[in-house]
Amino acid sequence: MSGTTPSEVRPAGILGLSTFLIHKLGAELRRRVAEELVGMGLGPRHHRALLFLATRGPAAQKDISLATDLDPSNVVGVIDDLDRQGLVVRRRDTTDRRRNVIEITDTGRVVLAQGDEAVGRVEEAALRALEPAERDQLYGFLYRMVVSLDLIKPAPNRVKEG
Amino acid sequence: MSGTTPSEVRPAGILGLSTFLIHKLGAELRRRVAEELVGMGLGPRHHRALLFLATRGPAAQKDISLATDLDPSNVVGVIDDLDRQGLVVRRRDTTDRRRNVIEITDTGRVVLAQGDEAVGRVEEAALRALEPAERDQLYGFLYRMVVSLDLIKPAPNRVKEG
DNA sequence: TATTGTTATACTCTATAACTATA
DNA sequence: TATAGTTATAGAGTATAACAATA
Repeated sequence: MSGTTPSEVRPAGILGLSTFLIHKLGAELRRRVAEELVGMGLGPRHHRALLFLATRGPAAQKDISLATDLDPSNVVGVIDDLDRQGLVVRRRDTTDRRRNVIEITDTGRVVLAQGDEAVGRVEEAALRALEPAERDQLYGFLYRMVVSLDLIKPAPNRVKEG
Repeated sequence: MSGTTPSEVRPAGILGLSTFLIHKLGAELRRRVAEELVGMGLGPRHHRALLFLATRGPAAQKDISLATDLDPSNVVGVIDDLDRQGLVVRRRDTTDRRRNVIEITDTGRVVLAQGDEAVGRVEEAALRALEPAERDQLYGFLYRMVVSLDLIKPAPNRVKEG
């Protein structure tokens, strides 16, 4: 039960691959998140876009693409949907008229809060088997993996002074 | 740098969700595995099926479905492909003629070995950021999560006496 | 020339429903 | 009645290429 026992024995075959477990977890989590969000007219990708916009402020579609792991060609439709529901506003950047500036609305923030709760429930269910310290460890491992695979830039700007 | 520091600070927003990191990792790993396997005429699902058959021995399509996270309707095509390439043989179960018995061939084992190497390279790349002990910890966390979400039965039969 | 957004399109993976042949 | 496999189909999610407007 303790973390110091080296007796973590992996089953032979497919279940012994971390890759497979991540695949399986990813698929199940996506399924559950989608199920939780469907009631509020959102898909997982809409929630990701809203969350990004709420955290980072107004952003170009290119930025959304990079941050949310969405192809630029697919960002179009996601923002279309959110725009149609009044959850974001899309306007041309006055200084660079190639760009759209996307901004979350007050309604968008309300819906996002509901979405966050829904996603939080899924995350809580997924992490239920782990103690709080282990959850942080897991997050740290995942974060380092994602960084080492060059999937995100090493660190956001938030720095806590000394 | 050590594992005892509690200063694992999570960024606000989408990057703070383990759910998102798992999604991102899952997508990237699937992409890389697919890329590695394409040269040998396999997809990730074909590799999973072959690996399962090599580990468990001859099995019904239903078993493959349960073990590899494939819908039964999709197992059909995957086994079709493998059969066509001579990597498995499909024959009717003599005692229950509803069932197919799928068995990996010698050629299948050769191709599987190549596939395992390819997947191993991806797994190695993904885990490069973690020390060996941490890799085992990560695997343990993932395994417990998968079990707690009821995605697999708690333990295979391999038990080490004493 | 390069970049942002857009459109059309296609491919993979996943999921559902209806059917067949067996049990 | 229930189960194993099959077929057809539909829906996400993802990815590519070509284009218009703008830089």
